[in-house]
Order: sequence, then C-alpha cells, then structure tokens
Amino acid sequence: MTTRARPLRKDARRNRDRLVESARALFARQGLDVALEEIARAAGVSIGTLYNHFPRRADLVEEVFADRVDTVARIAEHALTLEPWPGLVHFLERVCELQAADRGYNELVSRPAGAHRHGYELMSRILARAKEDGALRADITLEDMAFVTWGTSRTVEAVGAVRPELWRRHLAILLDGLRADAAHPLPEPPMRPEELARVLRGDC
Amino acid sequence: MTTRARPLRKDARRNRDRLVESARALFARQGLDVALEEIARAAGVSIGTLYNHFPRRADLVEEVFADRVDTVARIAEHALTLEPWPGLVHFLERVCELQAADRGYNELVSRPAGAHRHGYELMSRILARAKEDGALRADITLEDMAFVTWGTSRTVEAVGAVRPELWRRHLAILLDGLRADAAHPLPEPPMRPEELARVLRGDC
DNA sequence: GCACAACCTGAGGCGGTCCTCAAGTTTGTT
DNA sequence: AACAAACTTGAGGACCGCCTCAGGTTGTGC
Repeated sequence: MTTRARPLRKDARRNRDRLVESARALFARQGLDVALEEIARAAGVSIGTLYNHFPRRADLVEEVFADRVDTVARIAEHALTLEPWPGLVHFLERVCELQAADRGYNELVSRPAGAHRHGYELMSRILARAKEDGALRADITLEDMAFVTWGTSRTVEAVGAVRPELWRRHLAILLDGLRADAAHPLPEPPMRPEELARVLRGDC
Repeated sequence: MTTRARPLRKDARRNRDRLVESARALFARQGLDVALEEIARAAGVSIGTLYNHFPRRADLVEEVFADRVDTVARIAEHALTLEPWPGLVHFLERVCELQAADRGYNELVSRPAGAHRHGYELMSRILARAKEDGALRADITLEDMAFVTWGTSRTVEAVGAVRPELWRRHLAILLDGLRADAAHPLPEPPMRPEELARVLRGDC
C-alpha cells in the first residue's frame, strides 16, 4: 500500500490526482506508451512534477490500474452467484469487456512484463465449480486462462476500430473449446504456476 | 513483381542480398522494429545504401517475407492430401510453427497494418473439406481463421522464452472449439471479407 | 583504359522521448 | 508575518532512430 508517513500538501495532492486522471484517459485511448510529457501537459502540470510523484512509468501505471483488482474481484464474486458454466462465461466476458474498453488495460494484462493477474483464488473457485458440474473439461487449469486473455487481447486490439464487439465471437469459439463435451487430449502439459509467473515477469 | 528494366550492378546486387539476409536474421530475432541502422551495420553496408534499395521499411519487410507466401501455399497443398480434419489441424499447426520460429513473421501476420494473408483459395478448400466431412462446425468462415492467428500470436510471443512449444496447448483448445461436436451458437456475425480487409489494412 | 552512369558513404539535421536539477513558488507552522 | 520545508518549474543535456544529400568510389560498355 502507498500509505505515506506525511500527508501530501494540498497542491501536491491536487496535482497528483490530476496526473492520475489524465494518465487514465490517455492510457485508455492510446495505450501504455503515451509520452509522459503528454500526460503532464494534459494534467496542466510540468514534466518535473510528474517525475516527482512517479519516478518510474511503472509507478504511474500501477496507480492508474489499481482499481482493476477490485473490479475483477467483484466480477468474480458475482460470477459465483450464477450457475457454474454461465458463471465462468460471464466472468470471462466481463474481463474481456474491460480489455476492450481500455487499450492500456488490454496491454497491461496481455503483455508479459509488468502484468499481474487478479483474483487467483476466486478464479480457481469459478473453474472448480464448472468442472464439478461437468461442463468444463477436466484437463484445464487455472493457468490455461491466460490463453483466453492473451488470445482475445490481440483480437480486441485488431478489430477495435472496425467492429468493437467482434471479440465475442472469438471468445465464444474459445469457450466451446473449453467445454467438456468437446474435449480431446491436449498436447503439452499445462503451465506450472511458476512458469506462468516467469512469463508474466517477462523473464528472458 | 520486382522485375527491373536493368539488372543491378554486381556490387549493388551483392549489397542488396546482404541487406535482405541481415534483415531476415534480425527481424526473426528482434521483431519488425529493429533499427534500420543495425540492419545496415550487420550487412556491412552504410545506411544510405539501405535507403537506396529500400526507401521505406515496408519495402524491406516485403522482400524479406516474400517467400512465406509460397511456404504457406505448400503447407496448404500438403494439408489437402491428408484427411479433412487432420489436414486442417496440420495446416494451422504448421502456420503457427512459422510464427513461433520468427518473431518478425509473427508480428507481420498478427499486426493489423501491413499484413497480408496468404493462400486464401487453398485455405477455403481446407475449410470446405473439413465442413463436408462433418468435423468442422458449419458456422465457421474463412475470416474466423484470423482469430487463430491473432490468438496464438500473442501466446507465442509471451511464452517463447519460457516454454516455446506451449502455444500448441492454446491451439489445441481453440481447435476443440472449432469442432462440430462442440458447436454452440456464436454471437456476432462473422467478419465480412471487406471487414477483415479493413482490419488488416489497419483502418481507423 | 576512358568516361559516364550507377552506386556507396556517413556526417549531420530533424524530431521525438526521457530524465535532471538549480532556481523559483506555494503551503503549513509558529 | 516570517520562515522552513515541501513542492513546482522548464530549459536543457543525453539518447535514439529516421532520413538526406553532396561528394567520393566502383563497375560497365565502348
């Protein structure tokens, strides 16, 4: 957590908030690689001030997308109130909607390096329920869900300008591939949790 | 075609070949955004010479990946000699292998803008056969194959450093989603050919 | 072996982003 | 009101990749 020893001076607080707000808007529209100077300009603040508050770009990114952790958790909790399979579908659809609505978030979750996946425990439960129900194939693991994120992320970004909702078709095909009644043996063992971690850290 | 009125002078020919060769290697390892100066250096040639032969980066990219058109066509032809469903599987696996083996090619086929998809007619035949056979679901179109490319492309690039073959698992799940026995109604109508063209052109 | 066209060279200008820091301004405190 | 600490400012240096062009070099045809 970013609890500070001293509270910020009120002008500093204001500037910081403006920076986060501008960054949020620009990340959403233009992705995570916007020029920092542009963010500062949009916030009506100098580039030096931006660096005062966020020495590294990653600090700003983290601040901007901190709320997404809660959002995903809430989605997951709601999914758990539905029937097992529809719950899984709902969860994945809502997460993809987040990706489709925010280019920066889409890059964040799909780009190895700097990504952190949310709501592990909740997602595990969603999967476990769907498996017990017999709807989700048994050979799918939590780590396989990364394929859904990565797969749709490219589609979302590709078709965004032409037909923004088209990723739903891609996801639907993928979902049919997750159903127990379609299951054919999978090649390659699933990612071990530690392997996924390395991927997300962007190890080389 | 790049048939020239005059044949190149022999030193020019040599330099051009070296440039293409160096570019091929660097694109494969580092992606399409390598510095042009680095390519020139690797070719033992000045940056000016690179610009003489390839005024725009796209010219160089096109030259480097020209052979892929034939490669994909050959894969498709071979796929047509197999049983319908295994033929489709084989085709998609081989194309993904190309993506996995060459970062530049992976970016080229998956990145809207500058991409051109190969062997349309052949791929159509592969799909048609698999549908007639009853293995491939009937509501899948040629344009849906873009989802396979886009989907696996991100996975390929994400897991390349950790477990290069892991995309096979992603592809297998996707393939199970393409099977007729798994088919559930799809949301969103398929891309119209013209929509796919716009996506690949990178329209905004 | 001469002359001209074809080709090569690379220093340097341009535009862009990152990041720093010394000097100036604002805020909270006494 | 006055002071110290907190904060802001923005010009400017460093780096990078793109691209040009005037001048030098090499190959080819006669």
